[in-house]
Amino acid sequence: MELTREYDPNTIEEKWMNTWKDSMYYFDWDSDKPQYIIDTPPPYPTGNFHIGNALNWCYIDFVARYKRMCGFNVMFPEGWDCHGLPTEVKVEEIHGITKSEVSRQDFRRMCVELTEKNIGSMRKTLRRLAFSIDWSNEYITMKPEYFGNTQRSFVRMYDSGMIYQQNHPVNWCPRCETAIAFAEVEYDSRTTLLNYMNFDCLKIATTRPELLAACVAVAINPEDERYGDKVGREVTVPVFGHRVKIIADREVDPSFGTGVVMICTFGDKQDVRWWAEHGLPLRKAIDKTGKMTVIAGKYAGMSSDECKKAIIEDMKNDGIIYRQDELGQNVGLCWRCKTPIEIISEKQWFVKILHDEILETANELTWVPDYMKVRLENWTKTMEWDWCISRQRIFATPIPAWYCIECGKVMVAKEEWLPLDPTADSPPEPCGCGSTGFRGEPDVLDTWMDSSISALNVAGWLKGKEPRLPTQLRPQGYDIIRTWAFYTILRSKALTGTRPWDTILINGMVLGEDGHKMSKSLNNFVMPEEVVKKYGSDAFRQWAAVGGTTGSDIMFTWKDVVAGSRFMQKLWSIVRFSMPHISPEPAPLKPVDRWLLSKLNRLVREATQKMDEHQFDETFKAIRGFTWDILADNYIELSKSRLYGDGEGKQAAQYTLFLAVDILSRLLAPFLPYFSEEVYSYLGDESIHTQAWPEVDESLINDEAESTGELIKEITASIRRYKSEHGIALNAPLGRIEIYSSLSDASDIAGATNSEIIIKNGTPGFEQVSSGIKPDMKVLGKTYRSKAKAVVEALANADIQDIVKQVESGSVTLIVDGEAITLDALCFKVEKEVMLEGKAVDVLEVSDSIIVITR
RNA sequence: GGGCCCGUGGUCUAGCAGGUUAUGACGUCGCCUUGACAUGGCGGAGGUCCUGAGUUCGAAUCUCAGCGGGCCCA
Repeated sequence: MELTREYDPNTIEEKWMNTWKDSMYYFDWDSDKPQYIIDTPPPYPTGNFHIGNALNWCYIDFVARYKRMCGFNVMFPEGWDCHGLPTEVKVEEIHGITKSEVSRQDFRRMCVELTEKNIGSMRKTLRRLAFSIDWSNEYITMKPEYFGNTQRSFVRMYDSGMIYQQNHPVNWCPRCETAIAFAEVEYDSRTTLLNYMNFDCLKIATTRPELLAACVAVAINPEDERYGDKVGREVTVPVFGHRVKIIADREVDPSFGTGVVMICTFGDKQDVRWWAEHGLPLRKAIDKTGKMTVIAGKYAGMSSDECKKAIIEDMKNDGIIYRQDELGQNVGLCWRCKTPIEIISEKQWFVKILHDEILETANELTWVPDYMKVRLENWTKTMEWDWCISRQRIFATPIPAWYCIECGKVMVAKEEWLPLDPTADSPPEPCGCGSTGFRGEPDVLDTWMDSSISALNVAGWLKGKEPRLPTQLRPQGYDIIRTWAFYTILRSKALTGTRPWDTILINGMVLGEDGHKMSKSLNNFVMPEEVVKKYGSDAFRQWAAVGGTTGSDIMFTWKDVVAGSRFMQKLWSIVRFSMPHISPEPAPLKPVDRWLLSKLNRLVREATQKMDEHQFDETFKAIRGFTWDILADNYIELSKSRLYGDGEGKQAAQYTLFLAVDILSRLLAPFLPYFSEEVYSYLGDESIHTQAWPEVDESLINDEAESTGELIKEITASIRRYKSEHGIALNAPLGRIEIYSSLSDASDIAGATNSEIIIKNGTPGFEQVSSGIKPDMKVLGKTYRSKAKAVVEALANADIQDIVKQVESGSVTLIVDGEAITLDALCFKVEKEVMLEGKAVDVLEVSDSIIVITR
C-alpha cells in the first residue's frame, strides 16, 4: 500500500478519535490484574481546559497508557470540582443579579446550569487531546450522589471529634463577607506608617491605630531594662480611656519601635497567639462587613480605612501621635478579591489538624520529584490554627446541621438522612429538648471538603464496594500541594486510616514564551485547542513530554510544537519507506542488523526504566534520538542496498526493520496515541492501545555487535563526509576503497557508498608516526595526587620521541622536581599520525581503522 | 513574610555521587535534490559553564557567601 507523502495529523487524529471506543479504557472492578488507580485532580469547570491542566493530563495519560500496556487494570477517572465563588460571580454577571436577589435554590440552579455547560465543552477538549479517560468513572462534585458523600464525610468526622464548632479567630474577607482558610490568604509587600504614640506612662509604636479601641494589653520584652518596673501594672489607652495590663513576653522585639507593643483583638496572627497565651479579653472593633463597631465610639460605622485616617488626624492634633515612620510590611489579602483580610473572632466549623499524622503519611508516599515533599512538610509545620471549613456562600456543599430554635443546640444530620440542604429540609427528628423548630445552618463547606475526598471516591468509598485504598497515583501541580495534597492526606487518614496514594507525581507550571507564567493579563496565553488546530494533538503532547524535566516549570514554545510535528513527519517517512520492505520472518542477521537490534533493545530497557521513574522527557528524547539518528540516518542508509537488492541479507534487513517499526510504535503509543495507532493499523488488526509494552530481549544486547556496527557506521559516515568535502555526489561511486580493519563484512559499507570495498588486514604501507604524548589525568591524578601537576610539567619539558619509546617499554622515567620517578605507561596516551608518502590516495582514519581511497 | 527551584554558545536545555576536545534542539553560515523524508542530509562557526572565596593534584559538577531570575502561597 502507498502511504501519502505528508503526514496529515488532523485528518488522521479525527479519524481515530471517532473510531475508538470508550470501553477500551474502562476500569474492571472484577479484574485479576493488579490495579492502578489514578486520583485525577478534578479541574474547576471554567469552560476552558487551560494549558496548565493539559500538561498535567498529558503526564497522567503517559502513565495510564504505559501502565495499561504493562498489564495493569488502570483507572484514569475524570472529576469536576464544581463548587466555588468564581461560578457564583459569573452567574451574577450573566444574569445581571446579585445572589441575595433570588432564592438560594434558584441561585444554586443557575450555578448548576452554567457548570454543566462548561463541563460539556471541556469534555470535548479532553477527547481531542486523546486522554484515555475512563468515562464510566466520571464524577461531578455538585451532584447529590457526590456531595452526599461530602456530607457523610462531614458527619463521620464530626462524630469522631475531628470536626468541631467554635468561636475562634478566623481570616475574614470583609468584602466577600466570608471566612477563609490560610491557604486562601496571599501576601503583598506594601508600605505603611508606623505611628509612635503616647500612652500615659509609656510610648508605643503601631501600624494599626484604628484598632486602638480593641487594645487589650501592651507587651514588652522581659529582658528590656527600660521597662522592667512596668510589668504587671496597668496603662490607660488614649482616646478610649480603658485600662489594660502591661505584660511581658519574649516574642517582643525590643529594637522595634519603642520596644512596647499594643495587643489588639486582632491585628495579626501574633496578636492571636498572645491573646490565647495570656488569657486576654476580647474586644471586637471591626465587624463582618469591615465597619467599626460601637466600641470604636465616635468612629463607629466607619470603614477601618476611614477610621484609620480620622483617628490619626485626631491623635496628631491632640499630640498623642508624636512621630511617624515609613515601614514596609506584608499585608494578607483575600486571594479572590485582593482585599486586605481582617482577623475576627467568629463561630465557625473547623477540622482538627493532626500535624504528626500528616507528616508521617507524607513520608509513606513516593514523591516525584522527591524535593517536593519539603513543601508539604514546611507548610504543615507552620499551621497554627485548625482548618476553617465553613464559608458564607451559596454554591457549595451545604453543612448538614440545624440549630434548635428553642434551646439553640446544634443538631448534625445522621448519615442516612443525606444528602440534604438544611436551609430547605428539616430534620426528621425533634431536638433533644423536644422542640421541632429548627433553623438550618446557612454556612456551606469549603470546596476543598469536596475535592479532598476524590481519592476515596474513585477508590469506591461509600459506593457499596470495598474501597481500593490506597490508590496508586496522585498527579498534580506543585501549586496545590499545601491545599489539595494536604487536605486529601488529612481526610483520607481521618476517614479510612489509610494513606490516599502510593505515589504523588508533581508537574510544574506552564510559562509563556516570554518566560513568565502563562496568564491572560500578561497576554502570553495559548489555548491547547489553538495548538491542536495547527499541529495536531500528538505534536502538542510531545511538547508536554520533552518541554522539561518532570516537576520543573515548562515554557510553552511554538518551536517545540513545530519540532514535534517534524519528528512525526520524519517518522512517517520512515514508515512510508519501511512498509513495502518489512517482514516478520526472521533470518540470519548481518552485523548492521545486530547493531540495530542491540541498540533497539537497549532503548526498550532505558525507556522502561525512565517510564517507571516518570521521566517522560528522558524517555521521549531517547526514543527520538534512536529513531532519527540510529534508525533513519544510519540503519536505513546502510541496509538500503540489501532491501532494494535481491541478495543475501535482504530478509534479515526486512525482519530487522519490522522489529524496529513494531517496537517503536509501541514505545510511542503513550505519547502519540493517534500516530502510533495509524502506524500499527498497518501491522495488525487490533488497536495499539490494547497491545503490550515491548519486553527487552537481553540476548540481542551485545557490546561487540554494537562496536562493530558503530565502526561500520563511522566508516560509512567518514566516506560520505569525504565525498561531501570533495564535491562528489553521495551516490557517485569511488574508484577503490581499501579498509585496513578487523571488520569481516563490509557489504553494507559498499552498498551505502556505492563503491567497491576491499578489506585488508594489518596496516597499509604507510608509516605511523607518534606525534605527541598526553597525560591521562584520570589515571595520573588518582595515582600521584599532589605530584600530578609536577609530572605534567616534567612531561611537557621532556623529549617526546624518548617518552614514546619508554611508553612502549611499559614504564616511563621522568625527572620531577629534581627527582627521578618511574611511572606506569598507563598514565600516558600516545597520539599517532599516518604519514603519507606523496601517493595519489586519500587516507581517512576511524578509530583503529584506516581507509585508503583511490578516486 | 514563608518556601521551593534555577543561573551552561543568540535562545531553550543535558551534564552536577569532581577527571582536561561540555550534550542536544532551535537559530545562524556553507555544501548537497541521493531510489522514505528539502518539514530532509552532510559539514562549520559560536561558550568567562552568574560572581567571589574555599575544599582538591584537578570544579560546570562539592561547600560557603553574594548577585540575578522564576514560581508557589489563586
